[in-house]
Amino acid sequence: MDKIKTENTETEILIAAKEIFHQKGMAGARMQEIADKAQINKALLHYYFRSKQLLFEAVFKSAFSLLAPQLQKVLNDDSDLFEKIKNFTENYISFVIKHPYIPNFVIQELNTNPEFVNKLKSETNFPSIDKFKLQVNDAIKLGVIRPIEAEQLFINIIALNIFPFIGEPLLMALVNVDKESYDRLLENRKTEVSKFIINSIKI
Amino acid sequence: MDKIKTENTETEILIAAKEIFHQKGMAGARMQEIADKAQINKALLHYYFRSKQLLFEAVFKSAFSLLAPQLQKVLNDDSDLFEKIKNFTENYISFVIKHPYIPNFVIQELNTNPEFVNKLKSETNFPSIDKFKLQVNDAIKLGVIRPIEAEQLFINIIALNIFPFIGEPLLMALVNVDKESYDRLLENRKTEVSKFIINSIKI
DNA sequence: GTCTATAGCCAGATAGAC
DNA sequence: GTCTATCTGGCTATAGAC
Repeated sequence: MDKIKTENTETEILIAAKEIFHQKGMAGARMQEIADKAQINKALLHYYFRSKQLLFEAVFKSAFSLLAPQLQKVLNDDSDLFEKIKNFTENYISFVIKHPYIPNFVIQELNTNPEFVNKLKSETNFPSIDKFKLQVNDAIKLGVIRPIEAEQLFINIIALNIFPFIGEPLLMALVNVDKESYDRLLENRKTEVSKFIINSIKI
Repeated sequence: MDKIKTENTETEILIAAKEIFHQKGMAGARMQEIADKAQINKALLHYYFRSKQLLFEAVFKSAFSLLAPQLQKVLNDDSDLFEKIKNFTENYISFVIKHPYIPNFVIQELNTNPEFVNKLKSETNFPSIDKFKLQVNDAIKLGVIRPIEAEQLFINIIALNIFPFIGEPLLMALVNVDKESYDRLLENRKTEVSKFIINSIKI
């Protein structure tokens, strides 16, 4: 059956491409390496995706479509603010332990190619901060949390959760621990980060 | 005078190379582009630095030697813990506003090449966390701050300060503001971040 | 759909004149 | 020290057989 064979090959290519692009980025990746990893030849890559650029975009969109729902959880979930921070922190860290290269990949490629954001905004379900803003401002009015700009709080939540993965090699060296101990630190952050945030804003 | 001319050219090359490498990374940078920016030809790049790799390493070490003293300020400064957090936050954000590409560059290249850390540890004055750890543990014993692992606190401080610059394109899109407003947010973080941290740990 | 072979280009590096 | 010209290798992409 041709159909099945096609789908398999295409999937194999995407799996291999993800791995290489996530590790080396657009500029550092080689089509040959992707072909080797997918156990096919270079010509097939072009047969299925036409160019390196298009293959890259497929991988990028796929990575972003995994990351976006994670961010949605802070921004558009209905739960109470403290619950939300707790859940997000725990879920997000589990998510990244499972897909370690995604956040760095997305952020890195957006840095070299900031116009890509526009494509994402129009073509994907791009998260919006509006609801989170209302929620934070309500909590401030109700005297549940100290005054803080919703944007700053959001940046803080994201920073505390994402950065330890992006900065891993640097942080590991600075904190002076091996990979195993660092992983234990990250595991602890599933609860430590939300405590840290809530301690800071709770009245 | 040959000597002076040499030093000028070498400096020009380094300035140009920094700009290109910081923006595009090792894999994305082109020797031709560096030569153009330095207003010389490719051959001279090789005359002074022998290879792209060596030129890159010169740029990388120079970037790290600017970043390291900033980190030293959290780790090895003699001031009181709260003062230290305040000063670091304010200084660090000013530093990055001045050298916007450095943290991302260092972190990114360490990610693609984690063994580089060893070179840095042996060849540069690499910051150590030991003193900071003692200071945090003392503050906990004295009842000045809530119990927290020094490593986690350190990671939090670095994350809150560095990430907003590394994740700028993504955060700008999520927070849904233009560059000008985002810069205002960053400027406010000079004081907001230390308040956020101190609120969280202070008893 | 999948392969081998190769076109065509571009990048890093060097030779050699000045 | 600085330049032009060129080598050499590697990379994306395509042609064409099966």
